[in-house]
Amino acid sequence: MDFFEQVWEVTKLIPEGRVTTYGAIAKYLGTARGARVVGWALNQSNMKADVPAHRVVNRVGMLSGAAHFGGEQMKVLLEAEGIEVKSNKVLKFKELFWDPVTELEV
DNA sequence: ATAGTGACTGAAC
DNA sequence: GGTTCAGCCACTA
Repeated sequence: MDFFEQVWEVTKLIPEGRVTTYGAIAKYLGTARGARVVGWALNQSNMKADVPAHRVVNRVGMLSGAAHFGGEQMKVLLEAEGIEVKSNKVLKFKELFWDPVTELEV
């Protein structure tokens, strides 16, 4: 299985209305420093409707992927799940943060 | 096999 | 405390 698919697996496990970070996913997969690769994987998942890439943001809760997601599309999807978004940033990010390492306990 | 790139992150100035 | 620099991993040319 490609590293990409592993990323998608975790991404698909993100509960509705919650968000996570590239670093968290990377850490969960073992490559804590491979956050960039995670983002890259999500880039490929962009065309996959099965993967909620819109729930993945950078470490500060900013929709860094919005630019590659199709503009406001990402923001709309998040708000549709009850996630408040302001200036491409997730409000209450700290509360909505979902860490696979903690939630899934490996 | 080497070099370059990218939705990031952490440390230094 | 905000901005800048360098390091990381996986993938493509």
